[in-house]
Amino acid sequence: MGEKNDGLRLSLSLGCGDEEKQQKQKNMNSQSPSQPLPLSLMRTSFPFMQQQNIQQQIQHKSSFLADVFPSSSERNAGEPRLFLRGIDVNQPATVIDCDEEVMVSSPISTVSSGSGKRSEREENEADRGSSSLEDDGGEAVRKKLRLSKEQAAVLEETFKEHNTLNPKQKLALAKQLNLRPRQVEVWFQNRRARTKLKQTEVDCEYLKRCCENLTEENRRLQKEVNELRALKLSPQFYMNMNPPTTLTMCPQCERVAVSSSSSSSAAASTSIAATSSGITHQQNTLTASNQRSMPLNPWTAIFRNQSLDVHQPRS
DNA sequence: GATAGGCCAACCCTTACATCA
DNA sequence: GATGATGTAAGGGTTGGCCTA
Repeated sequence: MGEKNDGLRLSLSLGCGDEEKQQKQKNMNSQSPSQPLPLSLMRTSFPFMQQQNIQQQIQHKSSFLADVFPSSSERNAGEPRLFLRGIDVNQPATVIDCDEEVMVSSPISTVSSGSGKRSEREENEADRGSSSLEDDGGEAVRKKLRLSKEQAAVLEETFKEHNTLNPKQKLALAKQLNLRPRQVEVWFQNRRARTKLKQTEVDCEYLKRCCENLTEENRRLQKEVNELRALKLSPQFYMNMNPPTTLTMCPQCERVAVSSSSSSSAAASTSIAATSSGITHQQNTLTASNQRSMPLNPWTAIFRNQSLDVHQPRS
């Protein structure tokens, strides 16, 4: 369930909120692991996963994924099978009876407390057992569990395949990693948030570039308008121009048109030029919009379409 | 069939802690 | 060693869909 394709949502939501809902519903109902990975996720890089030891874990994990997320048809129909492969299931999992879920504390994850390097703490605290809340002198202190690199790598790899988990997958993954289901859930949630943030930054950059392009285009058009105005005001403009015999108005677009083919001036409006050549309204529209080569920019394309709409026959 | 209430999963915002420069 | 920036695990509130009475 959930907000799927987080990454693309921002850009897509510029025009399609329904799609988001549909996607949400789809995920909610099926949690199909075979759904395509959002582009944004595919773009995401995971540099730390290049480390060699992590890669070994990943190889381990691939068999795990085959179990929990069976491929193709098996995925959809299958219950996540129990598995004994992957990360260190031999470590005893401490069952903590303090939630509606079976809370399995992680002997792998690190409870970071105080100062000191991570590796040292891992050694010191690995056999301590862990809970997110420890009683420190009668006062509950929130200790932060730090997931091990191996756990993070497996979670990351899983996330690359499915950015959401259904409850069974969550449980299986939690068991696999000796984590509480809640931890897996939170990790995925935070991971989705990070992905979304990254994609938002990318989208922001893109919109900034669009804005710059439009500003430049606007500046250019303003300059052109000024030049045309100056040309129009100059006496030579009238000297080179045959006076129009009659002015007519297009009944559909209500633009003034010259009925005689007289104007050869560059200053004449596109509409005038087009209509004076005797072409149809639609042709006029197209001609007008094609007069100037437009930048290859989706936003300007949108605006161009808008101008075409404005020019449509009125009902 | 319509509706209210409970449950659940996901999201968002925020906090607290860990780590690093 | 102190400190600020950054990363991230986790808490709590909200929302929307589903199910059931």
